[in-house]
Amino acid sequence: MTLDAPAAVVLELMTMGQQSAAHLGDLLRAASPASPQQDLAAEILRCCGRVIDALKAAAAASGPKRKAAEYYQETAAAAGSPPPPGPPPPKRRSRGAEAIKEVTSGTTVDGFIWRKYGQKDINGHRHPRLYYRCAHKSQGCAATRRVQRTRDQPAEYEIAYYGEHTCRGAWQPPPQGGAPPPTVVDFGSNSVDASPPASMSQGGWSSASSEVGFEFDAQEWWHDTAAAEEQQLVGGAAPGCYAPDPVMEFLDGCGGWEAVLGDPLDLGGLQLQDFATFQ
DNA sequence: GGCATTTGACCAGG
DNA sequence: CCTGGTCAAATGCC
Repeated sequence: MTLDAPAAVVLELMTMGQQSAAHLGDLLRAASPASPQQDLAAEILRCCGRVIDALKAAAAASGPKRKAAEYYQETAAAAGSPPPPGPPPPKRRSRGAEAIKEVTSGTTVDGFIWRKYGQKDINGHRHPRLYYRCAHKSQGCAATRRVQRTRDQPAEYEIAYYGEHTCRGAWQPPPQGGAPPPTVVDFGSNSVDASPPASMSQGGWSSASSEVGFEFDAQEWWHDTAAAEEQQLVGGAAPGCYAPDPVMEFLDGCGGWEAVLGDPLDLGGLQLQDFATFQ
């Protein structure tokens, strides 16, 4: 099977997470025969298993085929290597180019800092399609993404990722004293009290304007503010791709599990019911 | 003034 | 020729 590099990383991390959850279950079982914590560990285990299965299925479906643009991006991403022979990279990706696609509910936040560079009304879609590129394009990061509300479920976004982040890991934590980064992950299920965008710049993380953090889910102002509705809380002047998000910390493999498992009832901002979204 | 976003124009693929 | 993806000038915000 073949996996895109990001998918392979996710697969590896999910496998690690699965093992950690299994280990946690064992520890909890040794501590007490039956406890709600054990159920939680089992839940995490099941979720990891489902994600792993999905990734493997996607890899099997995609097969070994590679397109020219994809080949160029991968080879160009290799530091210092000369450009590969053949035609130069196309300035525009071909329509329907291969992408890592995902559908999210209520949020387009993925932990990266994106800069919007275009918006287009698409035939057959009520909502415009939004084009983002990595905020660190100047550093050579070629990652882009395309965000489109799904037709039947306006609360859901279909996000297609193109290219790979070559600026991974560039994010540095803010200096001490600042407010913590936005940690709310809005899955669209509990945003009844969502405030208008004017209130987004709260706390000590309000300076920049690239999107990171969370997006409100107030359908009331979706209809009127086609552009403003995409505004998302900013992760501050973070110099790297990654937003300071606990989930991304977890995905980054830097102690995320410890932090998450340290508080089984409030998983770093994620409520337990939010995990059900993934099932 | 610097930076990010918006938006119309341009361009290339199908 | 139509449509989708990107560019770049204009605009707004901090």
